[in-house]
Amino acid sequence: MAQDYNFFDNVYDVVRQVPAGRVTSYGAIAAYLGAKRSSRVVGYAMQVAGTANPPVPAHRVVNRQGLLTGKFHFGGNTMQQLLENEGVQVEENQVQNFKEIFWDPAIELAL
DNA sequence: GAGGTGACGACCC
DNA sequence: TGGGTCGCCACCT
Repeated sequence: MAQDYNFFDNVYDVVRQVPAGRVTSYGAIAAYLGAKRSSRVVGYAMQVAGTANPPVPAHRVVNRQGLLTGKFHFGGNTMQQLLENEGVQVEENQVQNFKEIFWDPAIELAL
């Protein structure tokens, strides 16, 4: 009741903290939540992220390889356009300099 | 009500 | 070193 803060909602909270021009991975979020094996759930969360309120910048979330796996779910090249609009270089559906712009919640949100 | 699927990732053989 | 399988939580049929 009150607020069923599930793993799902927790994912949204982390993704919303991802700054523009930076990207993160499903596993990084899952690992930050203490469930790196639940990376799949993170991906599913991104699917419903479009229906979440407030909307979650799912376009900043890519897989471990930096590939825009969810690009097709956005509908066309929307995901790539959004990333490039933020200054992220995308080539062949893959984020360039991925390790450089990689935003790790386990580190950035480390307190 | 139960089973299967899914934007992934890690572990096992 | 590489391929295959399991796991995890939520949503859909």
